[in-house]
Amino acid sequence: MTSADHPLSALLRLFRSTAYLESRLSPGLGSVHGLALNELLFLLQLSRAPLQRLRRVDLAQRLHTSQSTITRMALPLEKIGLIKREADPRDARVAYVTLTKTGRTRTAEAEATFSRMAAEIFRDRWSDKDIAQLSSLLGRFTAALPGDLTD
Amino acid sequence: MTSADHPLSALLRLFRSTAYLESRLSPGLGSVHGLALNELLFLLQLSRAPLQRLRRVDLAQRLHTSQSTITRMALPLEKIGLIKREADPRDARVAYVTLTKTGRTRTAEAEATFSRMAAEIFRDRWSDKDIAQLSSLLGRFTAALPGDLTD
DNA sequence: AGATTATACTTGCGTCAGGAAGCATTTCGG
DNA sequence: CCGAAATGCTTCCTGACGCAAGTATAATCT
Repeated sequence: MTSADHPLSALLRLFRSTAYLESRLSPGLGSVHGLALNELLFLLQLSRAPLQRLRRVDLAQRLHTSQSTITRMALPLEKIGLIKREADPRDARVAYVTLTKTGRTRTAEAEATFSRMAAEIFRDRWSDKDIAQLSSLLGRFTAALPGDLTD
Repeated sequence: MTSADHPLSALLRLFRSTAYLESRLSPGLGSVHGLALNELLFLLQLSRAPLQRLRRVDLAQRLHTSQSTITRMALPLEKIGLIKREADPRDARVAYVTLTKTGRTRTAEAEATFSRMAAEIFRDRWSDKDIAQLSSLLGRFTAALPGDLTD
């Protein structure tokens, strides 16, 4: 209602920026490595995980999505050999999602192109300090949660 | 690859924050006013427009979505009387989406609760300056595009 | 130990989203 | 002017997602 409602405007701009950046990045990413943005985020979570593997529940939590989505997303990725299914010897309920060797290289390649695209996004009008500050501020939202993807 | 790849980490955190915040805000918003987050953004665009009305193409562009999505989203909103369809006397192709009187009040109410929820998000660990800075930085992404929703 | 509860995952179903094609209208080029 | 291209919108088709229910295994309670 009042002007300078910063919490509101920050959130509105956050959603707007995301919609904008997704529409801008998705096509390029998909065409280069055959991966959707969500799939790359999926794989990046694995690549950051201790043994390049995670339980499906944890993956769901880190990606802020549902378990069923994880199940469905894993299917094609397993079919093309980027991930594989692994059992837990101590608990027969869990089915780890594990990055394969091919998966590791493909993820690294896709991450590299994504990083280039990211740099391109910021190329104009952004100083290194601005970018670092933005990253730092955004990091606060999920600081307490596992799965931050920063190196 | 290298550490402190700020463009990359800024974008990753942006997507992650959005996923987190959507999952946190959507249920509450929907239960209070019966509007999904996307629908509120839809209505807010109209409330900020010159005559509380926009062409469907422009709405699609501002929301970074497709025209078909606008068509589909407009149906239920029109059915419950928040928006209405208006013709352009000079161009028979366009069908304006216009906010009704009920739509204006409902939008204002939903915006108020959304603003409260936004404030709640930032309540801990965020100074006013931090929030303003985040908002300002995010504003850069879409600064050149029409449809910024800041008052 | 046996029964209840909790956890991990999958499947079925309904909803929502985008791309391509289709239709109507306007604009452009000669 | 008249045909061709462009624009605005809708419809059809398909894919992605979440929720609730179902199954299997593990943990807990008495």
